[in-house]
Amino acid sequence: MAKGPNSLEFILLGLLTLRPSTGYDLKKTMDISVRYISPVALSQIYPTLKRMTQNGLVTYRLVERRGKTDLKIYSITRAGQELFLKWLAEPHKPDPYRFDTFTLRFYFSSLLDKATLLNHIRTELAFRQVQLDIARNLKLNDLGDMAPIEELDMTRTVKFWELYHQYGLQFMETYTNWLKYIRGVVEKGI
Amino acid sequence: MAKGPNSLEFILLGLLTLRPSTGYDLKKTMDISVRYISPVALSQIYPTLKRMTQNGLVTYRLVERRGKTDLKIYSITRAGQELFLKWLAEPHKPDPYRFDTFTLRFYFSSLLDKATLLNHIRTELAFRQVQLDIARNLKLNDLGDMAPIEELDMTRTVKFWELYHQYGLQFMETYTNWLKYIRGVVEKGI
DNA sequence: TATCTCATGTAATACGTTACATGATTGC
DNA sequence: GCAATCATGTAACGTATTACATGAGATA
Repeated sequence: MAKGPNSLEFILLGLLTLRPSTGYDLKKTMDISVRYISPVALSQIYPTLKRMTQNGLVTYRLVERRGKTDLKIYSITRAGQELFLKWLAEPHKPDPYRFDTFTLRFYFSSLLDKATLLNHIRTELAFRQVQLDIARNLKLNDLGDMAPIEELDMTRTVKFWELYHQYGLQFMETYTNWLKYIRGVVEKGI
Repeated sequence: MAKGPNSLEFILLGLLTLRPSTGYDLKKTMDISVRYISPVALSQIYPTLKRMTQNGLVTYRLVERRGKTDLKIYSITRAGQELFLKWLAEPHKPDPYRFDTFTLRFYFSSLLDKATLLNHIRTELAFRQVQLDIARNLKLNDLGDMAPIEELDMTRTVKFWELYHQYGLQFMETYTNWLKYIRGVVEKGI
């Protein structure tokens, strides 16, 4: 998703595929689902929807309410729909530094056929397994060899770094295990 | 770390506490340690070091080399050192959306006394346990109740959301388990 | 000969957060 | 009466990424 729409636009298109909503509603939905860990700000949603409207990916209709602010009910356009489904299906390119390019796609994968989805999962899994191997073989001790300032106990410092490194490894392991799990689920037919 | 220096400045100060280095070296060190999963760009390091120099947190001395670009060997100033140690020790405030405000601090915690460090770990752990409970009780089915467009199989869609949700939960579990683990290690004496 | 590593940076752009601004309704 | 929720947004700022620019020495 390097070029063109960013991940928020992707989420918005995905959610608007399911049902028309206001910006406010979209945020609420995200808060309890896709973005429940890291909520998005409304002040980011509104300009994004505006830009997407200008780009013809979404439209809205105004609903007047006595005394209150008008509602803007957004829905996805045919162009937006096509773009979204194209992204969903297009060959997956794992991003070394981020998992969410995959997980986000997976989130909306009920719109995808089984074969394409399995390809995505396998591509991502293969990549993460290689990455995990590399991380496992990272020699932290090399760092301990660097000359530090005199007063410092470098052996002890490196112990902290190792614990930190374990944290990173455990994350990657958790992720690859989850990938294997969903691969199984999808293979059996979801 | 909302105000003042951001996490990159924090890392830079931490690494420069250990030994003077060039911007290039700092990147290399980060690549195989603190930032091995998500490398930082050199084009971000150089301006950051420049800004930190202006703010009196670091200084550099030039080392000329025949034909090649001059080296800028950065080291931390007394002011930078004080600021860094103050941050390390100051009461930990968990950030709901990011783990790295804690993990980064932990990375440099060999410079911290046991009692303060244990406080940090316990604060973070308590917070994450509450957060994990909330996430576990999130009712995804509520989402399934929303009226989708007609053609959509909402039951199937929700299954994907549940799998996605499991991914988030597993991350949080892995993290809290790691926190318990390091708490044990630190309690026993590292 | 060509690519990689070393070593420095700037400029433009994209992305995200915080603060600010407004105002009605609902629940405690 | 006060806070939270609903509902819209703008402006300023901070952070991060990508592209651009330069050039030597080492390695394949």
